[in-house]
Amino acid sequence: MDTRERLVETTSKLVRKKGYFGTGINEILKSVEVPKGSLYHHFPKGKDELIQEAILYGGEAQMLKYGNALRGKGVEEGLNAMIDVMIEELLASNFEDACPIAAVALASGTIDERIRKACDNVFKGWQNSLSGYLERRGVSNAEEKSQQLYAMFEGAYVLSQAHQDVKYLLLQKKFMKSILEA
Amino acid sequence: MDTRERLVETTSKLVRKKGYFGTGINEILKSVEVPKGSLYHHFPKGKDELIQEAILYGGEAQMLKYGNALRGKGVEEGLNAMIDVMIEELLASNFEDACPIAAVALASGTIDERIRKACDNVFKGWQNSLSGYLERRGVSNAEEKSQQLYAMFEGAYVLSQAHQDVKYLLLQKKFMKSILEA
DNA sequence: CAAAATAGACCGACTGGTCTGTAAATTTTT
DNA sequence: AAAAATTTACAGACCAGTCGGTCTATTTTG
Repeated sequence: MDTRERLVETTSKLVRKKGYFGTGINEILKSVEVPKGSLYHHFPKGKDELIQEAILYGGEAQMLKYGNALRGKGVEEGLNAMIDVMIEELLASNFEDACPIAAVALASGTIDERIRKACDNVFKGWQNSLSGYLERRGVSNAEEKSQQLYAMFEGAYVLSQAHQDVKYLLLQKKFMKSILEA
Repeated sequence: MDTRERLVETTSKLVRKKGYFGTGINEILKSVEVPKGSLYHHFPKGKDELIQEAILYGGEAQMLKYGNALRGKGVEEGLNAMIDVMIEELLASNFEDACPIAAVALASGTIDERIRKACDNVFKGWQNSLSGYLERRGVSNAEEKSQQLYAMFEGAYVLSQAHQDVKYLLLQKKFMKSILEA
């Protein structure tokens, strides 16, 4: 794995735990064991450029996880598996890993606009992917329902992390039926 | 308004825009026009103590807003008014103001545990308040439904902010019925 | 007077970023 | 193919500025 890729991956991990401002480049450098010159060689525009790429990288990785969970399953079964992915991530990280995008998106209004756009695009990708999934399985009004399900899952993720209790995510398994049948 | 209170209020505002790490004490001091000595007189333990108080303050202020929106209205009407409060806040701040608690809670796993507890308590207060509201209006299974509604609203807030589009919040007005009737 | 509050100079640590330099690759020229 | 020139990548000392925090001195209040 080359230097550039390791920088992006590690940044993605750190950003998830501490957000944009909480993740310093010196910390990244120390973690990857790479000198400063290398970072600014690969990312001439510095921190913003690196984090933007890390967001896209992390978002894509997450989408793959969700895609694997959904693949080849019925609607409810697939969505349940997707929620299980979130639950496992919270537990595995001792509730330190936030949703990789939300961790930055919440402060995005005060950061470089391109970073907000990157968050926006990742969210849109997730939602489109889910929308297609629902549609292929004959769910009516798939576009709107996928938006609603994402809002629910996102909120449950945030609350479960803050409370250090996965009950909010588990609750989604119960209430998703009401949305799908609406 | 005395110094201490102004410090807490301003910190609450700044934290909402930039989170825990993004809000520096020098910036707070400059904004409130107060010298450092005053801050450390009122908050001997420094930044953590100040932010912890700002979280509680901001959370309470938000609860009052929601309470006013709900008061004396029927279930759906009240919840719609509550969503309107969120929408107005996003628009008024040009999508810069996040949910005051989520802005910190997402990184809380890496900060002082007391700050996470403060976030936790505010969230619990909101949810209990909503739970009572639903119960008084004869909604069945009020506890669980209030948890679900909060998860939905929280997620819609995050997504609407990230996309700079209030459609996710508006969508809640449509789907809340499915939850209430479940 | 004493206590509370204000005031800000000052501290070491750390911030993101620049700069100069070296060592391999890769390409160009002969 | 060998030599020369150029580009890519790695390396880290160094910079001004800011971080959160301490400390002492002064002013205000009761």
